[in-house]
Amino acid sequence: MTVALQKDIEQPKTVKKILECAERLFATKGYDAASIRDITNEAGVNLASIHYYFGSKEKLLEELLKKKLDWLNQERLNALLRLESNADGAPLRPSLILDAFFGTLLKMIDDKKNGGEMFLKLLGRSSLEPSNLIWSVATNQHSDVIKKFKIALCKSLPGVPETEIVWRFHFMLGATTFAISGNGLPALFSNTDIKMENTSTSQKLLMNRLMTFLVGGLRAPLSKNMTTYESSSMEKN
Amino acid sequence: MTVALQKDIEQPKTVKKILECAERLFATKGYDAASIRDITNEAGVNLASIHYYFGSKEKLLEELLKKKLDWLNQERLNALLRLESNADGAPLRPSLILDAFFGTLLKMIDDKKNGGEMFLKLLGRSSLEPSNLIWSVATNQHSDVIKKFKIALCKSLPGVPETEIVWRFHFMLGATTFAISGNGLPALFSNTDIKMENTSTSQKLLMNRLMTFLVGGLRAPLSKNMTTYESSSMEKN
DNA sequence: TTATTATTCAAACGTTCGTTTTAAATATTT
DNA sequence: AAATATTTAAAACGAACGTTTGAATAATAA
Repeated sequence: MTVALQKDIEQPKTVKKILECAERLFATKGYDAASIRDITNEAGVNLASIHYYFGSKEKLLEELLKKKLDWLNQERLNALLRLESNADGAPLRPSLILDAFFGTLLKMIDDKKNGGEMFLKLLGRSSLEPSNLIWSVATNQHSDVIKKFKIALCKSLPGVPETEIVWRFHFMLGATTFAISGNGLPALFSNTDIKMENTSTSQKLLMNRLMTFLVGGLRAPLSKNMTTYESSSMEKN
Repeated sequence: MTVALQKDIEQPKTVKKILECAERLFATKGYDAASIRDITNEAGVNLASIHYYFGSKEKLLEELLKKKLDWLNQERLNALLRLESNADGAPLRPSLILDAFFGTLLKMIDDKKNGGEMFLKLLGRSSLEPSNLIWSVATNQHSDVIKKFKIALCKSLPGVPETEIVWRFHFMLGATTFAISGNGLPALFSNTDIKMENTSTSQKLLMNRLMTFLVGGLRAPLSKNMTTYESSSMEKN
């Protein structure tokens, strides 16, 4: 929950208000549809302040994503290191690794104080947007963290080729993204009472469901085609 | 040139050209960023023709999605009915059901002729967009098809509660969406040669990987929390 | 043919967008 | 207290957007 007792009275309130509103509006309306007039109006600041503090609308989004992703991936790394220091070099159970990576992400939903839920929606949406800003940020700033998780997974699943793990990592990201931005299919079955509520209990339930699914997919036995492909693609590596 | 050997001279060429270009541009640039001037320029038609034939930009997108989704879900339904008629009332193996649903979708990648790949990208992007147009179309037009798949899955997995299956369905959609619009994580590991190519062999590989993952997630054993939740939520149903 | 309808076209409309500019107000330094 | 820098405020800019209009053209029907 990151508390808030520390003196974050450092930077001008204007910047903070812009960041908060931008995060919410980008998440709810999308980057294009959220105009800087929307943002500055809701924030109660001047129209020009976005350009004054951030340079441009796109830079604002970038700074927003960087800031949150920095924090998120640091948390993930901490969680992984904690696990590894407790394991004494032994491979970790896959579910623990997934919990460190995806669980850390999902826990942000409960962080209302810092707009965690909004950030997750923004994250999900940005993942599939053409600009690909998320991936460029991730590539430039956080590839080391992701690589550490990849290595941990490889150690944890010695029978599964690395290529396969990377793909399954990707699939898990997709499932998680949908779980977060989940206005999709479950709402389609309105007769059964599945609608997601933001109570912390239902959050825990969602996380439980998702984790079970992810572990099942990650540990799925390889089909023959995969192993043959893997050995044939080894010529490249 | 779009060839023209078959007699697709049914509807005005203008409409067809608009649909093709709109699909590609919506998919590559996103709905907001793809202007009707972009579309009509690339299509070589007049700016006003979109409003003449479709009424508005949004109606164009809606018609586009409806048309393709109608076709897709009809194919899915056919595949499912084919399976069921071969099974004589016995429950189907989960992998077969998933193949009918997600496999039918993934096979569209190879349909270059009808811009299948572009449609899949558009589909993926639209799934997380705020407008939620995809889900409203699915709810209004195709909920019966999805329901049939849900029922088939429930029959196929008698030990898993319906609520759980719906959620896993949703997770599978997410994984599939990322698999399709896959400019994400795999590209992050540029050292290993994972980049997705559009050869039909790599498509088959992707489908194989994804299917293995989906089946693994779908068949994951329930955790205790889920069963307890399920029985407690039964009071509502 | 002419009359009628359907389609195409160029031009413009009104809005909204991100951005810039200019000046006033506030804070900081000298 | 004066001078300088920083922050806020208001207004305007040019560009791009979706949309509309009205006339020109093509196609069809009588």
